[in-house]
Amino acid sequence: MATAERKAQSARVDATRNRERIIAAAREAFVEHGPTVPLDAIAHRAGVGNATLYRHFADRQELIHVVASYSMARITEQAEAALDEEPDAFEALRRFVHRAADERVGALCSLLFEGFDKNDPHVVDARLRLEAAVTRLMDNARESGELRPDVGLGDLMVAITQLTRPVAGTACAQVERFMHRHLQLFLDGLRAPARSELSGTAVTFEDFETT
Amino acid sequence: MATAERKAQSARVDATRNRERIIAAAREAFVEHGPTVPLDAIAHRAGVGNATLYRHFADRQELIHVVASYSMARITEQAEAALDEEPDAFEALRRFVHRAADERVGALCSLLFEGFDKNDPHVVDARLRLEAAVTRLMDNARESGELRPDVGLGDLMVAITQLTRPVAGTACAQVERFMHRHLQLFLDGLRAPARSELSGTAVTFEDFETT
Amino acid sequence: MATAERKAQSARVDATRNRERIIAAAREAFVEHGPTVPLDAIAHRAGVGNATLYRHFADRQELIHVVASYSMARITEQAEAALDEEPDAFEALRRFVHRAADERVGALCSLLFEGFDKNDPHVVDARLRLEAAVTRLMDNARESGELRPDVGLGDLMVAITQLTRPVAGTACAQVERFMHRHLQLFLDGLRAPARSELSGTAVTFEDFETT
Amino acid sequence: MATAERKAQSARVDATRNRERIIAAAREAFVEHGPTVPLDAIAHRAGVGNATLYRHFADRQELIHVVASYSMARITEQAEAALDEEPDAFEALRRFVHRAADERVGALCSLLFEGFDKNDPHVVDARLRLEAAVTRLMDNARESGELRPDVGLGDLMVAITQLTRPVAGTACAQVERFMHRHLQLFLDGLRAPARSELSGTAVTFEDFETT
DNA sequence: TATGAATGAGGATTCATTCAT
DNA sequence: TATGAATGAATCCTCATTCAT
Repeated sequence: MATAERKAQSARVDATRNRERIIAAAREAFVEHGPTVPLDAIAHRAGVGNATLYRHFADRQELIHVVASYSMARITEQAEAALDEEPDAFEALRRFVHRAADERVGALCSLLFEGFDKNDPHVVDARLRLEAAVTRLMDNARESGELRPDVGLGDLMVAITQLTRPVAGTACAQVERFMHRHLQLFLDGLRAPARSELSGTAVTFEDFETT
Repeated sequence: MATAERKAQSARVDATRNRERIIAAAREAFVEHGPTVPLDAIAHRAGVGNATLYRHFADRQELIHVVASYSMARITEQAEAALDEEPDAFEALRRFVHRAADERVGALCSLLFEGFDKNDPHVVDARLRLEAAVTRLMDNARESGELRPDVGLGDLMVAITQLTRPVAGTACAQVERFMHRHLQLFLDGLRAPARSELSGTAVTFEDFETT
Repeated sequence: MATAERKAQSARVDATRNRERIIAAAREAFVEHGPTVPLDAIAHRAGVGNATLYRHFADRQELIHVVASYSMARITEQAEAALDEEPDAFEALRRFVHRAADERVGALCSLLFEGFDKNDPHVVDARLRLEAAVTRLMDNARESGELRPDVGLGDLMVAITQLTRPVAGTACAQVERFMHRHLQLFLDGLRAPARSELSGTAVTFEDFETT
Repeated sequence: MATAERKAQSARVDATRNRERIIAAAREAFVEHGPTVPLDAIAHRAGVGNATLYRHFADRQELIHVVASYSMARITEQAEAALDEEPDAFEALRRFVHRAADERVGALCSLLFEGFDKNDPHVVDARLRLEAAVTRLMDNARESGELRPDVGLGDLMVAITQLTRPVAGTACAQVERFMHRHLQLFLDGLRAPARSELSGTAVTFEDFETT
């Protein structure tokens, strides 16, 4: 019986490894080539047959869903860690922004939104957690007087998303040279006192979500 | 014969009008649906047959090339107009940035780079003109002490590109609500005195071009 | 202009010929191999590329729809001709049954029902016409005392359908050797006076339709 | 060792049960969805893994073979029972026809023929037995003057097959409402005296087999 | 032996591009 | 020249069958 269990287990171990390889390959492929990269290419990169990919993920949607969920969870962890570990409020915000960038959230946010089931309870939960953490980061920084008051959660999230996306027509590595500089410049623009008046109104997370 | 000539003439006029319709349709379609939008869809939007599109543009590359060149020219004009008309150096820069955004340069820059023949003399010319104008805008602002000295031309161009791209999974109109706010925040971050130290080195236009 | 028109026309003539070739090929292929025959095979049999088939018919449904509609119209014509031309009531019915068989209605009825848009007005019309004609054929025969009274329209239609379907695993030609014999035996069973009592109730056209 | 033996035994018992479950599931699935139903679906319906199905049956052919053989044996039993138990000759024939229908022979005859190894000795035996029994049923009825003399064994078998097949595009249950009525009408047509002249010649079992 | 997983081949469909009128 | 139509290559996805545990 122990043998049988081990057998069952090891079959599962193999499959699990494949699953993770596929997710990793998909993540890279999505970051490099966008959300329409051929699934066969992902399968190939993962070193499995194309049908294996379909065994694990019914369709592109499902794969995107999983990859994006992973990313979102990692970002949320970064936000929570920054809250916990960083005494200075603006520094915590800054740290979160740069760490989120390292997660390639920009590249993956396209996935987060393209054909994401926004009513899936897991997704809703993940969003609420992320929203809560980043809201606290911003509230803290605003209260400490370091963050200009006329910016909202959505402003930050959109800017992170946009500034960390692969530069069009550019090899992937390239964007990493730039994005931290540009996020830093953006963060400098976020600092109080505001150096200009902004058009429109602060973008909230709802705006962001419902885009 | 006079009739034949007139016919030929009017045919040429028609052809020109078709060409421009196609370019306009392509511009809109690229902005709305990205650089992979079906060419048939562009032809349809332009109100011509698909083969007519191919008569004017050998392939997608060529169409992209032309559309992107148009855009680049318009942006260059904006930069030059800002130089000419705006006495305050930083204000000129600011004006250029927002006007470039209105040209949807972000959406179109994906085109600018995807399979662009960078050695085409016309392209080289256009680039040099754009580079010259924006360099002067930045130099002026730097000299007037309003622009932090640690940023380069490429920093600005990449940020404009990224912040004005359509937000992933978002209806096109949505991005216009955001982009001017975010560009403004970025501009605030560009102002002297610098509020932080930037990682890496200033991104030059060469970096930008060779990406 | 005459030339232009002829050109346009002849382009259309070509396309029309292709369309008809595809329909004919589809008809044969459906009869021989059933409704799941590969569309590529139909295209090949029609002597056109696979995409040409898709230009004419958006998907399998549409092709089936057209082929089945053709068939139904032909059968209806047969029913109406039998009504018009055959003085003897049962003979008219008999003639209709055998002619419908020659249309391979059995083979094609699978198509008539598999994924047929029953609410399409054209389909509704065609059905009503067919129903009306066959109802009159049966009413006439019942009134003349030649048709047993305990059978309905649906009984006849289902039996025609079933007895003219390709015999499973059989080359197509084979069924034609049998079907007229078996339809004739069935017709003999339909004659008054009834030689037995039937279970259930007469199958109406509604039963047939809503199956 | 006794334990090992018991294990082996129970393994064999399990295997036999699995085999039978698969056959039953296959029978249902074939009747409901036709001979191309995915084998995985059959395995799932049988509650076994797909590979278990392949352990028992090398491929679809073999499974079809077995299922069809089962069916044929049951029909043969029905024919023999009718011969033994029914004193009236035509009533015996009638009883056989309706019982064969209940075996869903129509649905399964598609299997009987599609890729059946007709030279397999078991198949030959089964056929000979079935042929003998039904021939006697028909001979008896012909001799008693109740069956028209111009019909052959194959006429009957084909008609049973066709009239009991699932009506195209119809839920399975539906056909059972019809088939007994239509078989009865057909049987009425078979009764002597013949009410019409049949085209062609009586279909023999050989015709049927070699189709 | 039984199983879940892996795989490749095949069919449906789309789209860039070419052809014929 | 402008056009509708034709085409083949590429992609998604399914399924029969094999493999490894």
